[in-house]
Amino acid sequence: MFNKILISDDLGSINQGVLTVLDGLGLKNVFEVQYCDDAYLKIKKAVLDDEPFDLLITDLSFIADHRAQKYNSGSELISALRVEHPDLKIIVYSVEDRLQRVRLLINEYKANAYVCKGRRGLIELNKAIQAVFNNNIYLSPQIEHALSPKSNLEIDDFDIHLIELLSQGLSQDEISATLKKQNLSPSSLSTIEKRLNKLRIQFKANNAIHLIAIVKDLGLI
Amino acid sequence: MFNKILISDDLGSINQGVLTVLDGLGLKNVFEVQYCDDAYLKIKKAVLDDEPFDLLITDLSFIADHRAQKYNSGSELISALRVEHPDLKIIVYSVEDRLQRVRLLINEYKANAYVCKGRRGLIELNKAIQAVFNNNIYLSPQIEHALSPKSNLEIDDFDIHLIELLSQGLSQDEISATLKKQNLSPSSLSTIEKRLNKLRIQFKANNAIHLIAIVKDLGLI
DNA sequence: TTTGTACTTACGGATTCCCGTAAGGCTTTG
DNA sequence: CAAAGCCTTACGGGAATCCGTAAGTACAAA
Repeated sequence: MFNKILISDDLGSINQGVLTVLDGLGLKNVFEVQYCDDAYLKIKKAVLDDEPFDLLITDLSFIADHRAQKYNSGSELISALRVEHPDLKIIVYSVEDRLQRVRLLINEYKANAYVCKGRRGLIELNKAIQAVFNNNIYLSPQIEHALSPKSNLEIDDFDIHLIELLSQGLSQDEISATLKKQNLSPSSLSTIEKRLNKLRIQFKANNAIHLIAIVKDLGLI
Repeated sequence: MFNKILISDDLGSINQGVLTVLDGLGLKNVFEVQYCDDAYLKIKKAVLDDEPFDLLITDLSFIADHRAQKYNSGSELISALRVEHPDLKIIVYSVEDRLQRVRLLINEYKANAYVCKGRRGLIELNKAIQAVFNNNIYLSPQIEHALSPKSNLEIDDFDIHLIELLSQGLSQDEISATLKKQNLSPSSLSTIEKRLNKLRIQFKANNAIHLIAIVKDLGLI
């Protein structure tokens, strides 16, 4: 298991919960900081001392105070660390649950896990630690689908509505007019084109006809 | 039931079978002719005598012989009669089973029934007489679907193949290329367009997308 | 406040589809 | 045999689509 762990979170009380989880996993060599800059420096120094951290658990948002910081958010910290320490495992532990944020951190910044703070946050953090130790990526269930476009969950009601109108034989122009009449937004022809194009890509459809055939087969409509 | 019936068929032997059926239905006042002109004249005269026929059972093709005729086929006879005697019930009794012919006679010439001569022809004729008497239209089972475009039966394997290729996301151009590669005929872009257009009309689809949605719902593909 | 990011909207072109017209081939009808 | 009807194929114009670019807007982050 991990033998040197750093926790970065500006709220001491939450840190306490994380410490409990780590303790439950038998992890003893745990340090904590409340500023991103401190985390960065501590990690750098540990490398120089030849006693590097092998896991970082960090929040994303840090409330600014009197101390001027180089890194103001967990995102910046991760971004900087990832370049210099590709082997360091990083678990994001945040209340933020927007898919787009998750995608950015996992795909771009190469975080190893994303756990949402919540009622079951600590339980999920426990799973995340074990998964990351086994070189897997872990995501909280509520944002699990963030990465897989093959999942239906990224398709919202508007997409379904669009597809239904399309399957009823309406042209994109007519769909636009229909939406305008119903005071639904967005309604421009341009956006409709874009959304349908996105759906075509997601479902690997060659054209609108193919798209309808696929979603019919999937039972989406 | 009908009280005055005329049978028009150039083959006396077949007439005999029809007479048997009518006899079985308890219909006695039956006359027969072997030329269309005779049928026409007999019907006109009966009207003048104030003893009109109320049912005509006629073949379509009459072999030409030495007698010059004004009406050379059952179709012409029916066409002429229908204008002048809208109340006369007409049952077509023919070996011809082409759907197009059926449609023409029923829809345009307003025949009341179309029975195909065949192994079960007389049985069907029996049903036809009763149906027509009840002001219904009767069609032999094998041509029953001639009128309803909603029926699947007029759609052949080629149509299905076309629709399947279309639903797989191929453009009409690509479908053409595919068929050519498989040495299937027809394969020209033009014909593919025409066939798909025909299908769109049959299924009352606004466009190709709508068509696919409809045939998917019908379970054709 | 400024910046950044995502979303909506607009526009231009290349392609595809839709639809009518028409010519040539093949079979059926008269 | 000639005429008529149906099918296949070809061509062209107008509509709808696909696709990239870009400007305007709204909202959150720095």
